[in-house]
Amino acid sequence: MLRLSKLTDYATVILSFMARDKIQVHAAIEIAAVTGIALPTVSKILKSLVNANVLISTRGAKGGYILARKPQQITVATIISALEGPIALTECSISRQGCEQASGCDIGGNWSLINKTIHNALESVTLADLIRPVVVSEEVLVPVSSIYR
Amino acid sequence: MLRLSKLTDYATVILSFMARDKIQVHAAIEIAAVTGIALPTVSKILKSLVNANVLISTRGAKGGYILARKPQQITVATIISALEGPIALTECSISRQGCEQASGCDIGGNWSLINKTIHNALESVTLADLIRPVVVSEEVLVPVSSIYR
DNA sequence: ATTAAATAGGACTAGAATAGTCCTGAATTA
DNA sequence: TAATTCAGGACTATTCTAGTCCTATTTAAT
Repeated sequence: MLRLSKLTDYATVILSFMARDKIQVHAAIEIAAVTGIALPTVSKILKSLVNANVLISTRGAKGGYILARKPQQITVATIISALEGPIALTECSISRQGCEQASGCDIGGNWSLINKTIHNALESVTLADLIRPVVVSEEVLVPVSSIYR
Repeated sequence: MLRLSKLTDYATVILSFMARDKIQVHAAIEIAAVTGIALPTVSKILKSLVNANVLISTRGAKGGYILARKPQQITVATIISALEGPIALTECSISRQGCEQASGCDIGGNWSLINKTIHNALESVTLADLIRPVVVSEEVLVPVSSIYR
């Protein structure tokens, strides 16, 4: 099902809370309480987000986490890759090494186009968009086919 | 890394071979030999593709598999969902039940927009595109941001 | 200084999902 | 009737994910 890990899902929930809330600094334990996610898990996620420069941490009493950038500048692609590594659908899109599909596989290049497309889609949606109230317009279409034809 | 399963990857390799080859009917054992994928695994994949109406099978001696439609009419989205079920990034995009992120999660609607976008991207690329020689144009951009702004 | 609050980093475990195999049955051709 | 080939499902082993926990480090307050 082209799955995103649970942790990434949690991350968007956590970041949405942080972006919505007026208060700047949030301790891990506070975030755990608000979101209902267990503290150790929250900590783990927050650490990953710090490493990806999405959050800035402060240690010690009164410490905690704040957004490193404005919500408009934090993309969904960034969030995903913070928790799951590079966004790619297939192994060989990341590195060609180890792909031993000797004879059959000539489609690497095409996969990488699809990957770029999806990456770009995720890159164009930000945290600010995620916390925006949804106004659904059903007929939004993105013609990726133009890449090929 | 927003991963696609290995089996799905194999499926594209198998289908690419079948689409490229002039001969219509291919037995599982033959496909295994050409692609270098183990026979039981190939069989498993082919069965899934038959169930998804991507392939048609014929039993008995001289039996085998053929494409159910023209390569132009088989989308990447179809191939992926044949092997992995519905394309969605998060659980709650498939069903809202069981999402107990009581307080924190107000972003379901927005995720579903992203899902639609990606689904649409995958829907617009066909098997025919996959077997086409790649002509890379680096600056292809798909403005999903227009969905929100 | 000392204590309490908070993150950093990494090791570890249990459970779930995936990949892969195998077996038995059914259909078709020669 | 025998050989070939797919159908369906059970099964196993390995990998991955989610989640927990421990120790060290940093900072603020008293």
